Amino acid sequence: MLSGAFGTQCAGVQRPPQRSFFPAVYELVRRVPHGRVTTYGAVARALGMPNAARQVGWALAALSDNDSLVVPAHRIVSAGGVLSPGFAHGVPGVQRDMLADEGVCFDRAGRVCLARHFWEP
DNA sequence: CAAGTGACTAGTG
DNA sequence: CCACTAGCCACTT
Repeated sequence: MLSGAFGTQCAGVQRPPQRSFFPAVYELVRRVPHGRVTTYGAVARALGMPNAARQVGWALAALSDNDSLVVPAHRIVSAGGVLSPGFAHGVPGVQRDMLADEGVCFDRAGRVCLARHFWEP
Protein backbone atom coordinates (compact mmCIF):
# COMPACT_ATOMS: atom_id res chain seq x y z
CA MET A 1 0.00 0.00 0.00
CA LEU A 2 0.97 3.57 -0.09
CA SER A 3 3.37 4.67 2.59
CA GLY A 4 4.97 8.03 3.13
CA ALA A 5 2.52 10.56 1.86
CA PHE A 6 -0.41 8.39 2.82
CA GLY A 7 0.78 8.30 6.38
CA THR A 8 0.46 4.57 6.71
CA GLN A 9 2.20 2.49 9.29
CA CYS A 10 5.34 2.13 7.23
CA ALA A 11 7.26 0.67 10.14
CA GLY A 12 9.03 3.40 11.93
CA VAL A 13 8.14 6.23 9.62
CA GLN A 14 7.62 9.17 11.87
CA ARG A 15 6.04 11.34 9.23
CA PRO A 16 2.57 12.48 10.21
CA PRO A 17 -0.27 11.46 7.91
CA GLN A 18 -1.18 13.88 5.13
CA ARG A 19 -4.90 13.79 4.90
CA SER A 20 -5.49 16.43 2.30
CA PHE A 21 -5.63 16.37 -1.42
CA PHE A 22 -2.39 14.43 -1.62
CA PRO A 23 -4.35 11.16 -1.49
CA ALA A 24 -6.80 12.69 -3.94
CA VAL A 25 -3.93 13.24 -6.34
CA TYR A 26 -2.85 9.63 -6.00
CA GLU A 27 -6.37 8.34 -6.48
CA LEU A 28 -6.70 10.29 -9.67
CA VAL A 29 -3.25 9.55 -11.06
CA ARG A 30 -3.88 5.89 -10.35
CA ARG A 31 -6.75 6.03 -12.87
CA VAL A 32 -4.55 7.20 -15.74
CA PRO A 33 -4.87 4.45 -18.35
CA HIS A 34 -1.90 2.45 -19.57
CA GLY A 35 -0.25 4.11 -22.53
CA ARG A 36 -1.75 7.50 -21.79
CA VAL A 37 -0.33 10.58 -20.07
CA THR A 38 -1.73 13.68 -18.43
CA THR A 39 -0.37 16.93 -17.04
CA TYR A 40 0.02 18.47 -13.60
CA GLY A 41 -2.38 21.23 -14.54
CA ALA A 42 -4.99 18.75 -15.75
CA VAL A 43 -4.83 16.82 -12.49
CA ALA A 44 -5.08 20.03 -10.49
CA ARG A 45 -8.11 21.08 -12.52
CA ALA A 46 -9.77 17.73 -11.99
CA LEU A 47 -9.32 18.21 -8.26
CA GLY A 48 -10.95 21.61 -8.39
CA MET A 49 -7.74 23.60 -8.05
CA PRO A 50 -6.71 24.87 -11.47
CA ASN A 51 -3.70 26.67 -10.04
CA ALA A 52 -2.34 23.98 -7.79
CA ALA A 53 -0.24 22.26 -10.41
CA ARG A 54 2.84 22.66 -8.21
CA GLN A 55 1.14 20.85 -5.39
CA VAL A 56 0.38 17.97 -7.70
CA GLY A 57 4.04 17.73 -8.54
CA TRP A 58 4.86 17.96 -4.90
CA ALA A 59 2.47 15.14 -4.08
CA LEU A 60 4.19 12.93 -6.60
CA ALA A 61 7.57 13.95 -5.25
CA ALA A 62 6.46 12.64 -1.88
CA LEU A 63 5.92 9.18 -3.31
CA SER A 64 8.26 6.47 -2.16
CA ASP A 65 9.51 3.63 -4.32
CA ASN A 66 6.82 1.40 -2.93
CA ASP A 67 4.16 3.94 -3.78
CA SER A 68 5.39 4.11 -7.33
CA LEU A 69 4.16 0.57 -7.81
CA VAL A 70 0.63 1.79 -7.27
CA VAL A 71 0.75 5.33 -8.61
CA PRO A 72 1.87 5.63 -12.24
CA ALA A 73 3.69 8.88 -11.63
CA HIS A 74 5.61 8.41 -14.86
CA ARG A 75 2.42 9.22 -16.76
CA ILE A 76 2.40 12.75 -15.42
CA VAL A 77 4.25 15.34 -17.47
CA SER A 78 4.39 19.11 -17.53
CA ALA A 79 2.11 21.15 -19.77
CA GLY A 80 4.36 21.06 -22.83
CA GLY A 81 4.93 17.33 -22.60
CA VAL A 82 8.32 17.72 -20.94
CA LEU A 83 9.26 14.92 -18.58
CA SER A 84 9.76 15.69 -14.92
CA PRO A 85 13.36 16.49 -13.98
CA GLY A 86 13.12 14.80 -10.62
CA PHE A 87 11.41 11.56 -11.47
CA ALA A 88 12.72 8.41 -9.80
CA HIS A 89 15.01 10.18 -7.37
CA GLY A 90 16.59 12.28 -10.07
CA VAL A 91 17.62 9.42 -12.29
CA PRO A 92 17.10 10.72 -15.84
CA GLY A 93 15.77 8.56 -18.63
CA VAL A 94 13.77 6.22 -16.43
CA GLN A 95 10.44 7.92 -16.96
CA ARG A 96 11.04 8.09 -20.69
CA ASP A 97 11.76 4.35 -20.81
CA MET A 98 8.65 3.45 -18.90
CA LEU A 99 6.47 5.54 -21.18
CA ALA A 100 8.12 4.21 -24.31
CA ASP A 101 7.43 0.75 -22.92
CA GLU A 102 3.74 1.59 -22.90
CA GLY A 103 3.83 2.69 -26.52
CA VAL A 104 3.95 6.40 -25.89
CA CYS A 105 5.66 8.33 -28.67
CA PHE A 106 7.97 11.30 -28.33
CA ASP A 107 8.85 14.14 -30.62
CA ARG A 108 12.33 15.01 -31.69
CA ALA A 109 12.96 17.13 -28.61
CA GLY A 110 12.08 14.19 -26.38
CA ARG A 111 8.70 15.54 -25.40
CA VAL A 112 5.64 13.35 -25.07
CA CYS A 113 3.23 13.46 -27.99
CA LEU A 114 0.34 14.93 -26.02
CA ALA A 115 -1.77 15.16 -29.14
CA ARG A 116 -1.81 11.36 -29.27
CA HIS A 117 -1.58 10.28 -25.67
CA PHE A 118 -3.06 13.02 -23.51
CA TRP A 119 -5.71 11.77 -21.12
CA GLU A 120 -8.25 14.20 -19.72
CA PRO A 121 -9.17 13.19 -16.13
C1' DC B 1 0.63 32.34 13.04
C1' DA B 2 4.63 33.81 9.50
C1' DA B 3 8.03 32.51 6.29
C1' DG B 4 10.08 29.25 3.18
C1' DT B 5 9.62 25.87 -0.62
C1' DG B 6 8.67 23.61 -5.05
C1' DA B 7 8.00 16.86 -10.39
C1' DC B 8 3.98 23.98 -12.44
C1' DT B 9 2.22 27.49 -15.92
C1' DA B 10 1.71 31.44 -18.82
C1' DG B 11 3.69 35.53 -20.24
C1' DT B 12 7.67 38.46 -21.89
C1' DG B 13 12.13 39.68 -24.17
C1' DC C 1 14.53 28.02 -28.44
C1' DC C 2 16.53 29.91 -24.01
C1' DA C 3 16.28 32.94 -19.62
C1' DC C 4 13.68 35.31 -16.46
C1' DT C 5 9.19 36.88 -13.89
C1' DA C 6 5.19 36.73 -11.57
C1' DG C 7 1.21 34.26 -9.86
C1' DC C 8 -0.21 30.18 -7.70
C1' DC C 9 -1.30 26.99 -3.22
C1' DA C 10 -0.57 22.95 0.18
C1' DC C 11 2.68 21.58 3.24
C1' DT C 12 6.81 22.09 6.50
C1' DT C 13 9.38 24.45 10.04
